[in-house]
Formats: sequence, C-alpha cells, structure tokens
Amino acid sequence: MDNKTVLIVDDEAAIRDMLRVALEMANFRCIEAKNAYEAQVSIVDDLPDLVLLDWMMPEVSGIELLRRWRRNPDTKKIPVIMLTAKAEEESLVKGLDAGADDYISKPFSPRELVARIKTIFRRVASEISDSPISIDEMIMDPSARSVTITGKPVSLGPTEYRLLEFFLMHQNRAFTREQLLNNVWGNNVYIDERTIDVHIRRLRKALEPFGYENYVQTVRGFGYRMAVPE
Amino acid sequence: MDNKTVLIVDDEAAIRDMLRVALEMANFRCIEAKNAYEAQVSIVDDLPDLVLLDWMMPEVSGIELLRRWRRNPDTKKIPVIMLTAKAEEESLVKGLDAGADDYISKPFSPRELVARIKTIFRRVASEISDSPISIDEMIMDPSARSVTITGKPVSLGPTEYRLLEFFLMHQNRAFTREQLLNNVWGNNVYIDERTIDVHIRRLRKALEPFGYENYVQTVRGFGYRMAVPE
DNA sequence: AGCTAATGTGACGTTCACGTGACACTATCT
DNA sequence: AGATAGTGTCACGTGAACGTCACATTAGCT
Repeated sequence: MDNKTVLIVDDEAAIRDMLRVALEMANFRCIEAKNAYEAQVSIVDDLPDLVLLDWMMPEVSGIELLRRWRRNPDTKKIPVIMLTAKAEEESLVKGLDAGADDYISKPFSPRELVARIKTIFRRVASEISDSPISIDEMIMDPSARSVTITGKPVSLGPTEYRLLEFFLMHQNRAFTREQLLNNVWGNNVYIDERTIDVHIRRLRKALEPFGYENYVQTVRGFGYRMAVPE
Repeated sequence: MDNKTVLIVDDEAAIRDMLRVALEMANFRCIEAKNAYEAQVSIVDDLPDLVLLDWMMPEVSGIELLRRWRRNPDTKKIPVIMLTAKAEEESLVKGLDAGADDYISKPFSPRELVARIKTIFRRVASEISDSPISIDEMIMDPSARSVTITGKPVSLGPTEYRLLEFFLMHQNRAFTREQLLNNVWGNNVYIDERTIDVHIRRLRKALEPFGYENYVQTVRGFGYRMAVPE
C-alpha cells in the first residue's frame, strides 16, 4: 500500500511492535504513540491516513480521544480502527457509535488486520471519487446510479439501492437496525425498525436471481451484514 | 468569456479571492473549492469547463485528484491548470505527466492567467465542440446544430437540443434534476424542477418515431439518464 | 424435543414520484 | 401587427415504492 501512514496508539510496547511488523510487511508507514498525549500530538502533526486505537488506556481512554477527533474538522474524517480485548465486547457499541470505522479484537490475525485496513482505504477512496465498486461479478456504478451483475442490470428501488450502496461501502461489517436507519434512511426518521427487515428481504430477492444468495447476512440479535468472500 | 465556468481549487482563501477577482473581471463564472472533497463534489455536480488546481493541499494532493479525474470518462476532458509555487518546479513534470494542460506559478500575473485560460479554451473548442457525436444511427453535428437519425433530420427545440447534447456528452451517467438545471439551463435559474420532466417528455417524443425509445431513462427517486447499449 | 424470541415473507393500503396533455405567456419571424 | 414556435406551469391520472401488519419459519436456548 503506497504512501499510507498508520498511527498506532497503544500503551503496551509489545502490541505496538506486533502491529508495526505486520503493517510494515504490507508496506504501510507506521507512527507510534504510547499514550493519549502522544496520540493527540501525532494526529495533528502527522495527519496519518488511519489510526489503530487501543481501547483500554490509562489516563485518557480511547473513546474519549475518538470523540475529540470526531469533533475536529481536521481529524474528523480520519478512519479509526479500535483494538479491543475479547472481554470488552459491550463497549464495542459505544465505540462504533462514537464513530469508529471498524474494530479488531486482540489477539488479532495480522492478515485480517491488513485486510480490514485495505478495505477501509478502498472505502474512503471510493467515498470521495464515486468510482465503481465491484464484488465478484457485481458492479455498482454510483455515477450512473446503476447496478449490474455479469452485465445485466439489477432492478432496485431507491431504498434498496441506497442500502446496497451502504453495504458495499462497509463490507463485512455488521450494522444494527438503528445504524442502518441513521445511515440509509437519514437521521430524523421515525419508522419501525422492523421495516428494515422488509427492505433487506427486497434487496435479497433482487440479488437472488443472479446467484447472490448469501451476501446479505443476518446477524441474529444484532442486525445485518454484507459478506464478501475472502 | 461567455458562459464558461471555472472551478478554483485551493486551500488558501486569499489565493482563491485573487483568482476569483481576476476571472470575474474577464467574465468567467467561478466556483470555489477549498479542499479535495469539495473539488470532487463540484467537478461531478457542476461539470466546470476548466479547473485551476492548487498543487499543495492537505489530505489529498492535487496530483492525486488530477489522476482520478483523468481516469473518469466524465471528467477526463476537462482542462486543468496547475497552480504551483516557484519552489515546486520539479513536481511540474509529474503534473504534466498526470495530464495537466498548463501550469501557472505563484505569484501569478492576472493578465497572464486569463490569457492562458483563453488559449486553452480556444484550443479545446476547436478540438472538441465541433466534432460530431454519434450513437447507433443517431448523429449530432454541433457545428451545424443538427441531429439526424438514419439521415433523416430530428426536429428539436433549442432546449431539447441542449438537453440531448448534454446527455450525449455524458452517456450512461445519471443526473439529478438540479444537475440538469445547472448544466442545461444555466446556473442562475429559478424554474420549477418539474419543468424538466416536460422537456424530457418532449425529447422522448421527438426520438420515439425513430425507434429510440429506451434511451432517455428515468432513475426513480433520483433523476434521468441517457443509456446507450454496451 | 420443545419453547420462545427473533427473523422471514407475502399481502395490502397509502403515499408519492413521474407521465402526459392542455394552456397561457413570451419571443421571434415575416 | 399578426402568426408561429418555444417555454414554463398546472392538473390529473397511473403505477411504483413504501411502511405496516399478520402469519410462517427459524435459531438458539433449556
């Protein structure tokens, strides 16, 4: 990955080292910060392209840092991946709501880490450039507002289109119904969350004839996710 | 210079102001963008006739933007003039390689700037605007302001003609009514967006007798698109 | 296996976006 | 000046899209 800088924020040197090795293998440039203060300095001075942020830190917690960054226009758009221990799963929700783009739980697989980082970079790039997004044989071309599979057009209503667009921009990440409501419908919406199920159904139905059957997955007790192979 | 729109991309407000003054003196219409994001939005929404692009910008650099534009058919042909500081002369080569049409170094002479812009417009005008566009059996000859299908002339009002011309220049791209208003009618227009529907209707009606029935497509909840087979 | 909560699914009434023709007003031409 | 073509707005009709509900099905538990 050319020219991308990743800021690693974690108080344990061992973890930082592991992350740095994995990232440098994948050709990312790394900066490290061992506490909130260093992180704050680095994010304004170095403007990294992405931040790996440990959740549990002494003094100032990760979520506090994250909130602060999201409030500042200069750092608002920098993607943040949270590092959490298995046991902290409940704080995940808070983290995602605070604006984290993804999370990795420790212990992590280096390969997975790099894959997720790349996904996020792809997403960020495509948010700006509205270049076509493709998975397998499906191509979504935002500028044409069209979706095709093996060249054949997929018929989607406006809502299904936006839903699919959102899923494609955040592949392999699960969303609660509330999050979907906020991001696909718009923030001031008063509809029944179960309505989402129906639109999920309609989206699945539209993709089904093309053999895209297990892409929109339900995450029981949580929400939905768009899974894409490897 | 009548009707030409110039997009100014620079993060410094002072520079933008100077450029705007110079350009408006010469009767260009100006749009401004203070970062890569705004520039990207503007170039797809407003489709300016020319871009003045600052080289040194935080986040996404000018060269990155330029490369992206050159890859997209819709923006590929929009001429770009780079703004560079004296000290950055070496990056000139890269910029010209990436597809910049010209460059101006800061501090610039307003007179020189306008002169170069006019030169580029003259060149582009002779290169592009007169060459006939054809899809299937339809031929639009801009220099003659005529459209024929299998040799037979198509009767179009001025507005329908401009609408068709715009669609032909951006095939397979969907536009909102607002975008059509900005690009076909002109930017300072106060008419009802639904009026566009009527003109779409008139355009369709004019093409229909020739068997061109599904070319002007409606994109529900969004706008319209001119689709051309493969 | 049986139970329960969560999700899948088809149907239905309503709303809303778009298509379409008519009409009045304006600009342009003879 | 009168005629004609072009344009913007409106009113009405139609079909698509949406949200909700009722009921079927499934997953995950004990």
